[in-house]
This record gives sequence, structure tokens and C-alpha cells, in this order.
Amino acid sequence: MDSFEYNWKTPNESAKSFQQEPEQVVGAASVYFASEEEAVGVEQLLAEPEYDDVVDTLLDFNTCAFSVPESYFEEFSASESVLTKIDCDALQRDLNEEDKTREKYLDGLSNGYDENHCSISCEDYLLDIELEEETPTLHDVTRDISCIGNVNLENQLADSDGRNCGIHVLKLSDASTSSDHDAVLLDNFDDMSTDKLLKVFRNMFGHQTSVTDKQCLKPNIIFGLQNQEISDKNFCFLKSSLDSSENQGAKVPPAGCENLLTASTAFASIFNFRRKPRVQQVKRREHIQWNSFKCLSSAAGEIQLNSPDKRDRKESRLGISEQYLKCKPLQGGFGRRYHHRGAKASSKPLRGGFGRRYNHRGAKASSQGFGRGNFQVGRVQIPPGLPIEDRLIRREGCLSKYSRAKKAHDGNILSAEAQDDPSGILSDQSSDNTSEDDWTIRSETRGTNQDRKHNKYWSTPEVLKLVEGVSKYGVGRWSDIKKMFFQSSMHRSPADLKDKWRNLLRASSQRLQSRRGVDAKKKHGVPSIPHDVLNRVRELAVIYPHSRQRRSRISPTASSSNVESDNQCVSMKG
DNA sequence: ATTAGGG
DNA sequence: CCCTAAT
Repeated sequence: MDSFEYNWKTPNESAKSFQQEPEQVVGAASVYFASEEEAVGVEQLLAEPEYDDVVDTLLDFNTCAFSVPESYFEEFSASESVLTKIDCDALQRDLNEEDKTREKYLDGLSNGYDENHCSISCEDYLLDIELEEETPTLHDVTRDISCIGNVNLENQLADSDGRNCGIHVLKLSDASTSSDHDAVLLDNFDDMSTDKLLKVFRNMFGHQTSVTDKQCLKPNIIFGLQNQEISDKNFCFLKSSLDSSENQGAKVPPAGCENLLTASTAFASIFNFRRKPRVQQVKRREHIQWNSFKCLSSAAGEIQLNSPDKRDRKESRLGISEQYLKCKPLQGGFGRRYHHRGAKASSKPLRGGFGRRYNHRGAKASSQGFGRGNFQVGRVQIPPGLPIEDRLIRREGCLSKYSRAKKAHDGNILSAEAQDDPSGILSDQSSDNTSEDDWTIRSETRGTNQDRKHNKYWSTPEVLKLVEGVSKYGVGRWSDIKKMFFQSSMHRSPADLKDKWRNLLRASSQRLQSRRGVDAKKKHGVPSIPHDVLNRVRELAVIYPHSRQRRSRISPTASSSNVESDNQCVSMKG
């Protein structure tokens, strides 16, 4: 029953509320508040000076997430008088207690979602903030909630005056879920059957309601219409009646709420639940972000507002991200991803530190010829390996012909090099099915991917060579080993040797290789390291327990006879 | 420039 | 595989 997804309450609670008397049903809120009471309740809650910190409590910029514990909702829905009579002490206590468990919520958020709590993404809202300084702050948004509430009040008044709410609802929700292929005409609520109203309600909020009273349904639907209209205005999901004589004063946001569009968009963004499937989530975010951007930009009169096709939109988004955010992660596309690596600009948290970046690393192109350093342009650190065109292009988010050709050329070289090594397994970049959520210019960079040097698995012969080299030179003289045993292979830098040795050590010290791990490797076609090799590694580990520096202090006589010869060999050579 | 060690 | 500090 994904129709409950947008409810404030958990599915269980919602189900429970369905069995209650209609009067007790406050009307489960959807993405938007389903009832005026709830909207006003939130407004009042946030407006209360005692709850000034509520916003801060709920909105944690460090995680870019909005966490609302259940207790709040209970407070919301329990009392008929909504929030004005909430026991302040109780709420405060809840807040305090919640401090402790808040991290748990947030952890849950970062892991996906927590069944018991609504997690709400505010990234879209933050994007809004980023785009325009005059974009409302959260306080503005909360203030504007009253605006939304007032709209409802006004319209209720208008409605009670006998005026019609002439509205054509062209498409209130996803067509696949809508059983109404025809537009629903809400010319007159009073003329509509209860069934029809229920249908409208379901289409609007995505779930059914047990409320059968027309008088209860009407405000909900009106309110939903207003919000939906406001939010999705640009996409014409709903449009005002063509008959202007009929709908005067009925459906338009009242004057003086000019910024309602923006505000409510931001508002809706805040309350955009994260519990939807990922794909939907991405779509929704894209939608909202574009909408927000459009609103803001049109206000600034900067860009034309043609509805973009997908590609244009993407480019625009890139423009936004590059220009305004400057810190969106840029993921490398190689088959196995160890960490998220991001455009290095984000080493410093953006805007007072929301968004902990755990292991986002800079996109690096440290091929051997260029050393391992980066250089920095402004706040953005650019990989040194790229030609200047590409550096600029990364900022612009579009590619010139030249660079395309260049990249293709590089890609050929890369693949040719890969073919050169039959034992190496090509990293398949195509299997990278990361969603469009990442802000990479993947479509452009794919094929070259200089973010990572290579990702060639170590073949058994290579491992043998390494072991041989270590037994000859000892642990730590990686450059020597590289020179002697890996001269031909241009990849495998000394550091790589060192890393591989460390991995070998790790593998060898693992008592019983977990059956699962081995199977997984076999499944992926990765040749597991022969046991005798691992044994040899372990031997060498005993012989050369530490790095070269330390080892030099160990008296050669302390080593076993087997090592003795090796050491002699080393000393003879070096 | 190399290496060790953390990530 | 990348990054940084240390040498």
C-alpha cells in the first residue's frame, strides 16, 4: 500500500486512523498538508517563541535531512484543537529526550529511511537557498505557511458565499494510478456525489479516506488543490477554469502572496519525503529543482523559461551545480568504487557546514607522468592531468568537438592498454548504474575517466612477481621492486606495489578465508590468490615485519637462514 | 622523490 | 586507488 507513503504517520498508524470515527480523522496529510488545521497547526507551532529551536532541532543541516519524530505527529493529530493547546512542557521534554535519539534518526536517514520516522529531504530547499540570496529562509517559509492557510480560509469564505470553485482538474496524480481518464470537473462541490469527491480526494492525496462527509472532504480537497496548483503551476497539472467569469476569486492565490509560489515550492521541497523509491525520488528532485530554478531565474529575469527537454535540463542543472554549489560529488565510474570521490572543492563544508562529506574525494587524474598533485583554481581544485580545455569544460558542463575527439582518443589508448594485459580484467564502466542523482558529467567523461588511474586487478603472475621482489629486496623498497620486476608495466607504481603487498598481507593473515568472500570473488571472475602464495607472503611478513627503516635496525642474525640468503642478496645488490 | 599509513 | 605526512 504505497498510498500511505506520503502520510505523516507510519502506515500502521494510518491504518489505525482509518478505523476511527470520521470526526477523529484529522485527515492524513500528504506532501502538502491535507487540512487547514494541520497547516495552521504547524504554523502555530513554529511561530511559538518557545519553539524557536524546534526548527533547528528538526532541520539538521549537517545531514541535509529533516527529521520529525513520531511524537510530533501524535501531538499533531491527537488533540482536536491541534497545536494551540499542546502541553509546552511535554513537547519540550520530548525535544530534550529526542536529542539523544536524534542521531539514531539521522543515522537511519543516511542509511535510507527509518520506518518509524518521517525523513524529509531538504536538499531541494537548500538548493533554493543557494540559488538566490533572497530566497526565503526557513523562517520565511514557516511564516508563509500562514499565507497558505489564509488562502484556504479565504476560499472557504468564498465558497460559503455560494461562489463556485470552477476548476478543471486535468491531472491530479499519476495517470497510472488514476482511474479517471476524464478530467474531473469540480464546478460545484455541492453537486458532486460523495463518491466523486472521494475519488478526487484519492487522486489528489494518493490514498483513500474514510471520511464520507462532504463538508469534511471539501476543505481538504480545496486545500490540496491550492497547494498543488501553486506548486505545479508551471507544469499545468492543474489549471484554472477556462471560464474566467466563473472562477473569479476562487482559485488564485490572493494578492499580496506573490512569493507564495516560490515559498510553497520550497516548502513542498522540504516536505518531500525520502521514502519514495529512488527513481521516483530522483525524478521528483529533478522536477522540483528545475521548478525552483525556474522560479528564481524568472524572478531575476535571467533565463528563458522554455520547458526543457531532458538534456537541456541536465545541462542547466550542471550549470547550477557548478556555478552555485561548486561541491557536488563527481563519482568515478570504474567498476568497483571504494569511496565516493567528489570534486575536490568540497573539502570545506558549504554554507556553514551542512552536508558532511565523508569520503568524497577529489577527482584526480594523477597519472604517473604528472605526479600526484593537484592545482587549484579558485575554490575548485582541478585535476592536473586534464588539458586546459577539459578543465574549463568541467566547469562549463559542455564539451567542444576537440575535447570529445581527444577523449575518444584517450579512451582508445586506454582500452588498447587494457588489451595489452590479458590477465588484467577490464573494469566495466558501463555496469555503473548509479542513478542520475550523482552530479557527474558522466555522460561526457565516460570512456576516459581519468579520475582513477586504472582499476586492473592483480593477476597471479603479477602477485608472484611482487612476492619475488619482496623476497629479494625486502618490504619497503618498492621503487626498487618496481624497477626490477615491473619495469614493463607502466601501471603498478611503487605505491601500488606497496598497497598490493598490504592487501596480500591482509589476505594472508586472515585465518580462514570466508567461504562467502571466495565465492564472491570467483563469481566476479577474480582469481583468488593461491594459498601457497599467501603462505609465502606470510613467511615474508614474518621476515620483514616492518618497513625498511625499522628493519635496518634489526640485526641480520636475528633472521632465519632462509632469509639470510635473501638479505645477503639484497646487500650484495644494494 | 619515496615511503608509510590512513582512507 | 588516493591522499598526506614524514623522511
